[in-house]
Amino acid sequence: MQITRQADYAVRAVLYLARLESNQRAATSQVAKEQHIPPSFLAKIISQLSIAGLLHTSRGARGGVTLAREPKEITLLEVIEAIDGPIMLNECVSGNSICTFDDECPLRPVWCEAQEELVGRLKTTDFQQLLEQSAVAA
Amino acid sequence: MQITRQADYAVRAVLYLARLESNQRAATSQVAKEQHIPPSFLAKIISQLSIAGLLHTSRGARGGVTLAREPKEITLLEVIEAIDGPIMLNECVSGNSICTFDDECPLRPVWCEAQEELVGRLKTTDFQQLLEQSAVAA
DNA sequence: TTAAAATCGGAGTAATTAGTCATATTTCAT
DNA sequence: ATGAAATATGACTAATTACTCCGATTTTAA
Repeated sequence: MQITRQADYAVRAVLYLARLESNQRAATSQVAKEQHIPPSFLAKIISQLSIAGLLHTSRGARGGVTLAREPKEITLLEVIEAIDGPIMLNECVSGNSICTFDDECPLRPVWCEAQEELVGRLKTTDFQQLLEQSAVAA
Repeated sequence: MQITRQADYAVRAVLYLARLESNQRAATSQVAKEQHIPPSFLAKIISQLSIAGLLHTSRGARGGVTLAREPKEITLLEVIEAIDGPIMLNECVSGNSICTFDDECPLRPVWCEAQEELVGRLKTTDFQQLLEQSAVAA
């Protein structure tokens, strides 16, 4: 019952990029160093985020990574699901559930409601908000 | 971001036992069959629940498993945490977090709040309530 | 042109999760 | 007593997660 380390790293990497002024580039190695993420692992994660359309990458010297959109237009949920796939607190929450007790099972509603709450929370949290939180804290 | 299959099986096994009249015994194999859980896997799970004090087991012919308490006195959270350990949506939520950005990091509060909501929900759901839900649905 | 800086991609390792299997042990019923 | 019914336990396998490593490719700048 935990998001994967990968998803956590992804979120922190995006937050790091969001903090840069005017969408500057950063090298993966730089992000990795400052966020204490294993560099070769982060490389793969960034690759996935790029495929998902959340980041732009450019190769070669002076290359690096930038956000593909404004921080305000990127939600926590998007980043997490780009890495971990759809959030599903329990198998039975999915449409094509294996559970054969669907109708009578009192557990499914519990999981569905808990999941909706969590997903809703992550969906309504964008990186602009997170930036503002940091500003307040500092 | 999913409870383990083990925890799901544990919850369903406890629910099954709660449904029996006047705290009757059931053999692990019977629970496994009716709940479609791999029997040898369930045996281990039940053993853990017994160690955690949620179930009583008795060996030998006519042995089996019973609830150690009234359904009303067993919460979803207890069963899940007996198997999976404490729920922690992200590493940084734990007290002794590895994250070195504690103060300035705007992510921690998000995870902490989401976790509290989820844990609160599971803690206030007991098996008596789940029984009543089934009754209504049926 | 060439060296350095960067991403890209695939193969390999270690730990956890999910599940199987075989065997030992306990208990009941005859 | 003894056989059948049950849990207890430990060793094993397969899949997923969390990484590491290395070589290939692209791009910039001197």
